[in-house]
Amino acid sequence: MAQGGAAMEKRRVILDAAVRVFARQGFHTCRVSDIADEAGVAYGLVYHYFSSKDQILDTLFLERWHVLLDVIREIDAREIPAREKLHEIAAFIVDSYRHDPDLMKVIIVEVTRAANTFGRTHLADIREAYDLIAEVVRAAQETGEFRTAVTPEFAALAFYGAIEQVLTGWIFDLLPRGEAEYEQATAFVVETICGGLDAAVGAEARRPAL
Amino acid sequence: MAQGGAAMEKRRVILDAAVRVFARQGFHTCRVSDIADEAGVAYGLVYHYFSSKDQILDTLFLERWHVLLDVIREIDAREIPAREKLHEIAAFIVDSYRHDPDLMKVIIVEVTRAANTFGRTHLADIREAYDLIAEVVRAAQETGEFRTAVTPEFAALAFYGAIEQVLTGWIFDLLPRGEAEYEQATAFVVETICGGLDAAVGAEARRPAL
DNA sequence: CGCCAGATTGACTGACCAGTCAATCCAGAC
DNA sequence: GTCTGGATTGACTGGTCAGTCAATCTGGCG
Repeated sequence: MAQGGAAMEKRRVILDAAVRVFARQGFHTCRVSDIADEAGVAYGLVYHYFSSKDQILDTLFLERWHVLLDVIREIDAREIPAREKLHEIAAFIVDSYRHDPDLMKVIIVEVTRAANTFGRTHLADIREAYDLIAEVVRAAQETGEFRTAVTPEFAALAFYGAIEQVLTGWIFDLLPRGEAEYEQATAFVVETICGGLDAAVGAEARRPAL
Repeated sequence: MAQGGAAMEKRRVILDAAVRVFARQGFHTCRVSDIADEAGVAYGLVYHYFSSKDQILDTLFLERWHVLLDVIREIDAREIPAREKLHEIAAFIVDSYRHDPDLMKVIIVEVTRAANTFGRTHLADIREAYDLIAEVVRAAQETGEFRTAVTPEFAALAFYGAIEQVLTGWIFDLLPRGEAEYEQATAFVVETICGGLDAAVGAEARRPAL
């Protein structure tokens, strides 16, 4: 029943169970015993592999977030238009949700959107993602692909915020889920941020009155 | 003593204290005694005015959120371009943060971004805000002011998500705060969502006359 | 004054739960 | 076969805290 990697496999089992429990009940309202039960493992074993309940969430967040950061760096290095880079980044995040909705829910709800608790702890990592996206925008502004009406930092926040809000829409059941919806969402976020809502023709009629 | 006089004042004192404590420590990690201490009031008095810790947060969220919804409805009713409507809505949310950062922090961190706990409870109210913004976009698409490349629902999510992300930037100390920054943030969010990042042909015409 | 009702107090309780630990299991080494 | 060390177990502890409640205060009123 047990082979060389049995120990690490159990660790994985606990992590995967924790994802399900955190997604279902939330980090603060679940008990460590819930995780142990979900994993089909004794309570104490959780503390054999992790030093605290917090550390389980930290582990889940970090192992996924670093993948995201690496992917963004890799995409940024490609020789493609900035708009396409943003599309690839959006697609990766949406794919992450498609592939493991529970994990993305936990990361977003319990970490990136939780300013008081884990958000504080992982501030530097979260910021790194904004900075990388801002760098994509800045480079595109230098080549003239993007206009300079907005600072790269704001553009990055708006872009990331729009994606996260869409994921939140799925998490909250405010948006329908499905293959078509995932594709559409990716395209729409990029289209909104890059193309804007304004109609190109008749622009003079929309001059602000204030 | 007039019913609603000093009694209601104490209730307010407790609510205001709760805002400060929730903002500082977070809803889950603070104690009811912290709120009582902050308010300069005995522990038991909190339960004279509120039936539970949860109810305090519910009250704080609802009284502010309903103001937001009313303001959006009022703005939508005005006879101004959609782009200006979005600007007014963004400005109101940013002003809410400027006027009471702690309250907005609590509302965003503990309610609108907390899918598992209070977000669930107030789902209908939160959704109402998206729906109202989507309606602004839909109407503008009908008159041709906005193009129809993106559905109103997605545009609303992207717009609201971008604003909330900027507020989160302030909450996390990722963005500098100040009068100039507040004005700029409002303009940039609207510019990003309406104008887009692309330096497309004819972009000059699409840029607003500021 | 004496009475009432609502405001106010803070000690107390009952439940909950993260983390500990001593005991037990088990697989491979020799 | 037995030794060893990590894997595994789950009962237990210690502390925390939401919510209760009986006592006390206060101010209006007849």
